[in-house]
Amino acid sequence: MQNITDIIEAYLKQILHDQKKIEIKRQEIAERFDCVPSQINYVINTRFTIEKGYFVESKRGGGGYIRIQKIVILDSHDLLDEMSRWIGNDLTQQAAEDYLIRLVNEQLLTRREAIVIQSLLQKESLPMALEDQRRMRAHLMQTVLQTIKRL
Amino acid sequence: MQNITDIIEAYLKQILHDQKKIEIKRQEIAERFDCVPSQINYVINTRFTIEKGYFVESKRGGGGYIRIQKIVILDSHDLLDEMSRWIGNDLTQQAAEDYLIRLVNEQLLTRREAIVIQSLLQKESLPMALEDQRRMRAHLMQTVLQTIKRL
DNA sequence: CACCTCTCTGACCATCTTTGACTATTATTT
DNA sequence: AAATAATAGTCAAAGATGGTCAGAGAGGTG
Repeated sequence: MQNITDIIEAYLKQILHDQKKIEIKRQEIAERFDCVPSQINYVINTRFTIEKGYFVESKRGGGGYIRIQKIVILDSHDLLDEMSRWIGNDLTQQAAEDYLIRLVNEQLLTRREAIVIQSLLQKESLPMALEDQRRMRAHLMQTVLQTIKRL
Repeated sequence: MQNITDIIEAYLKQILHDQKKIEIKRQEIAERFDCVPSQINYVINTRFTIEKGYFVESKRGGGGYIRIQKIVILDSHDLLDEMSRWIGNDLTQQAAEDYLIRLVNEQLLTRREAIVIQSLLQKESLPMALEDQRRMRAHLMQTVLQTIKRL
C-alpha cells in the first residue's frame, strides 16, 4: 500500500464512507498527492468502476469536476438483474472478482461462497481460449446470479 | 540446511510462526539473501504449496507483493484428497451431486454453497459436448475441493 | 563414473502503475 | 461569433514488479 493509486483510492473511499457522494477537482487532488492529473483518471478507472458499485460523472472546462457516487440499490433482486445486464455474455476475471466483492458487501453472498465461486471463475479453472473463457465466465456468473435469487 | 532455498524457507516460516500471514516484496527478499528474484519463486513453489498447507497470492506491477498464509490442515483433508482421486478428470452430473451432498454431510460445505456449486456444474451451465462437459465438470470440482481447504 | 534429483540462474514474459503529450469539452472574455 | 482559458479524457510509452521455463550446477547414490 505505498503506491499512489492505493493511497488516493483509500482517501476517496474514506470520504465516501461518510458522504454518499463526492465531487473533486482533478487538478487539486493531483496536487495534494503530488502526481500527474491523469493519475486520477487511472484511480477512477481501476478502483471506482461500475463492477465495484460506483457511478462517476464529470465535466470539463471552467468549473469542471469529477463526481463519484456509491450506487445504492435497495432491492437486491434489482441489483442482481442489473448485474446480469452489465455482464451480458462477456466477463473478465477482474470484473468477476469485483462483482463478487460487491455481492458480499450487499450480503447476498458470504465470503466463503464468494471465494469458491471466484476459484471457479479464475482462468486456471477455464481451460480454453481467452475469448471463450470470458464467454464461459459470463455464462457461469449469470447462473450464479440466478441461483442467488432462489437461495 | 546450507542452501539458500532452505534458509529463505526457514526465514519465512519463522515469521509465519508469529503471524498468520506475511506480505513480502520479491526483490527485497532476493536482495537480503543475495540471490536472483526467481529464487523466491522456487522457494514458494517447492516449500509453500497448498499440499504443505500454504496459500499464496501475489500482485505484479508498482506496489506489487507476494502474500503467504498458513492454512489450517484438517483431518478432512484426507477426504478431500480421496474424493479428488476418485473424480480424476471425469464426472457426471449425478456423481457431482452425490459428492456435494457428502461434503455437506461432512460439514465441509453449507447447503447454500452446495446449491451454488451444483448450479454451476449442471449441464445447462456447461454448454459443450457431453464428453467435454464431464471433463470440465471434473476440473471444476477439483478446483472446489482444493478451494475448500483454505476456507 | 553415470545418473538422478534438487537447486540456482538469467533471459524473456505478463501485469499493474506512473507519466506526459496530445485531445476534447465547457466557460469566459473579446 | 471567435478566441482564450480552464478543465477533464485518452493513449501509448516507460517504469516497477512478479512469473515462467529451460538449462547449468551441485550433491547424492548405485
